[in-house]
Amino acid sequence: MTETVRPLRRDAQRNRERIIEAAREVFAARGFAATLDDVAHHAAVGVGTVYRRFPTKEALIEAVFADRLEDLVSLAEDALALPSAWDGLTMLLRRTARMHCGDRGLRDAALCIGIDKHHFARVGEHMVPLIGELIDRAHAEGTLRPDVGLQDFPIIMAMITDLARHAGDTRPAIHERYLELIIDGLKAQPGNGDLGPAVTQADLEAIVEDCVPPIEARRPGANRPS
Amino acid sequence: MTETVRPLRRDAQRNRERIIEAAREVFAARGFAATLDDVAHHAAVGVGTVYRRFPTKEALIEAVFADRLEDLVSLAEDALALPSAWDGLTMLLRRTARMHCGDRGLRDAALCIGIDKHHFARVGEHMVPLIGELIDRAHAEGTLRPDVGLQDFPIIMAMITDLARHAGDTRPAIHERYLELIIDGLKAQPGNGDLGPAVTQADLEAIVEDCVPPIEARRPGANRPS
DNA sequence: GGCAAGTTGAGGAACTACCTCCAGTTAGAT
DNA sequence: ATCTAACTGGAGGTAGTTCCTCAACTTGCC
Repeated sequence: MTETVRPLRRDAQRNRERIIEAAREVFAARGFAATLDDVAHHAAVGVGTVYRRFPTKEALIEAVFADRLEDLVSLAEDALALPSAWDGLTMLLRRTARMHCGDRGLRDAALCIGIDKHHFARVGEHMVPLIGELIDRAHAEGTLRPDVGLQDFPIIMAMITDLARHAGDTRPAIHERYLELIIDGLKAQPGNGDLGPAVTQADLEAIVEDCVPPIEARRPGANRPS
Repeated sequence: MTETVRPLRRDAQRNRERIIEAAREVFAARGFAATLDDVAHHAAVGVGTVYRRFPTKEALIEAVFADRLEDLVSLAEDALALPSAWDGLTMLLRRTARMHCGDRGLRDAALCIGIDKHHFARVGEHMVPLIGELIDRAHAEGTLRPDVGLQDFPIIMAMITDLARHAGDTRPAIHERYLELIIDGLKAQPGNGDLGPAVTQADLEAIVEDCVPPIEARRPGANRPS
């Protein structure tokens, strides 16, 4: 059982780091839709090297985003520390929106939290209860309208980040504008309309699955020698 | 100058209609991203026939959507006829959202209105002033928040329809939920947040161009004999 | 110096989309 | 009935994209 893992040769270790660094940039620009060829090119490394080090895109994504997602957790902790849950919630929305709009890979990873059993389960176990508590407190405060719940937030993020993508990097103000509009819509207020049935976990999963490129490559020309 | 247009042979005319009918369905499902091959297949007609009748996707789109867009104009007229501009505006939003979510081609065409100089200019000249008036009246009423304007509405539609697409045909309630949320955010209210700088026409054009597949095919394998 | 570990990138497989071409099939005039 | 211009079908060429392997080569380290 004690699997002795040979340490990498020094040059290999250096390349591994260069690949991760390049992947961070490429995923930031293209999200999970980025290709390993693309990463290799950015890292100024042969494709073969990338495939040797990270046999699947999955492995690379985990290496890149494992710690990045921790930032989101501490963001949620900060939000929960504020005396007003509403202030915490809106701060969290604004900050995560800004982060996600600046890094499509991070967005894709974050949307997978709570959806994907395999990949970011650990982070999800921390993150989801924090946000759940924030929402409960905001409901209790009477600031957050009672007919929105946990599942609404990833969907709002998906909408906003999609919009930001369409707007391009050159117009960052756009996503903030519509986030503010939605935040005003989230306020508990006398004349609020009827939102209809709540979003179920199944709804959420279907939407996120459609929004986020599959982590597992769909292998069009997987050149497996018979 | 009197260009005598030969009438189509009867079978050709029949095929033309079948193609348009099939195109309506295919564009409804896939938007402008649909291929002419796809249309041909749905029409149970050879690809060559489609290309002979409609040399470009552009021509087919015009044939399909010319009259469909008129429906949107009369929708706007109905909205303007209501005594309350707010009621008119929200009715218009809800109905167009429903139409656009049920027909991706119509959505793509509608988003092009006011953007695309060439294709739907006629409809735009009718439509845009109607909505402009509705918005002015709603501002005057004090029901619509003063910091949203004409350019916001296509963007809201783009967000909602993108969401509906991700949600799939099976969950129509989703898009309505978030439209209601946004509508509540559009209300003039004391505590409303700051939306930042208004959306310019240039912003809008950039976003729509990115949202809507190009009408002109990008001809990857245009097999032009040298 | 030797050799295991590592690197490389051309290239094959699989997919998708665009559009043409020409042998074969009509509609409809005479 | 015959003729022919108009029309049809759809196989197939061009081309873009992505995935991943493999055999020849290079390099770190004992």
